[in-house]
Amino acid sequence: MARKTLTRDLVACCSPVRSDTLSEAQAELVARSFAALSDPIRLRLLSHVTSAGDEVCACNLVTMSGRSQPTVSHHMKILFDAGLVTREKRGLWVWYRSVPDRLDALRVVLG
Amino acid sequence: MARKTLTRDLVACCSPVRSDTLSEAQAELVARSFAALSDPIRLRLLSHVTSAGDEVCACNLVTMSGRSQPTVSHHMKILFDAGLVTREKRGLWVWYRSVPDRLDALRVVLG
DNA sequence: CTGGCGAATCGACGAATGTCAATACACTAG
DNA sequence: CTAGTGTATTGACATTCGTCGATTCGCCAG
Repeated sequence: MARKTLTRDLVACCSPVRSDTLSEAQAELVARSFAALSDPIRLRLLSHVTSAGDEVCACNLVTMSGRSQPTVSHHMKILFDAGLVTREKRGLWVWYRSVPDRLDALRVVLG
Repeated sequence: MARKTLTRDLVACCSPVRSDTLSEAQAELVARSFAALSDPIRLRLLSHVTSAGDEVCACNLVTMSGRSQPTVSHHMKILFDAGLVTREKRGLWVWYRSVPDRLDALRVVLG
């Protein structure tokens, strides 16, 4: 292995670079959060819930997004599982609220 | 249409909520950026480039990620297209740098 | 020029994702 | 109880995505 061959190898770039990157587990977790934000319809749904000062009814989200009710339910479940919104059922309707702390956490990851 | 039927309808939830959400075009754009961050390997690659004070050679990324060279090249292209890293070819090697401004922009979107 | 190396692209495959129609579930009004 | 309404789940489908082997492209040493 002590096979020094070309001049290139002596100035090889592959020196041990500092390796304190995200761990695989951390990356997996963070990636799931960003994946929840990687769809334009989910972004608009979340934006709608966040920009509304208060809670928002699910039926509003259906009309606003222009998608079918099952599709919206599916997307809201993804946002819910990611911890970006909370869900509360009162009577027949379901109300969503945003979770600012979660967005703050993601901002920290980015900076 | 003037068909007032049930009591429910009178207290219907679907009132016009403030509609200044993300536009579809904006959402599409932002979603693409977050999509670039929605994969654990890309997050670790970007983290590696970002945490290194200076530029990082592509070969380092291959060894560090444990993926094949074509796969890493594919992921780095996605990060590059998203504007999150720059790419500079010097001689045989390619060097990557992070683009802090881009991450800042995403932070702004989140908060 | 040729030989060799690093990186990008191509081709193919399995896995995950977004979508909606149909259905099931949960709740309320009567 | 039954009827009706809003939401969640299921099933199926087309599309996109992540991955790697094989190949091609660019560059340097000789």
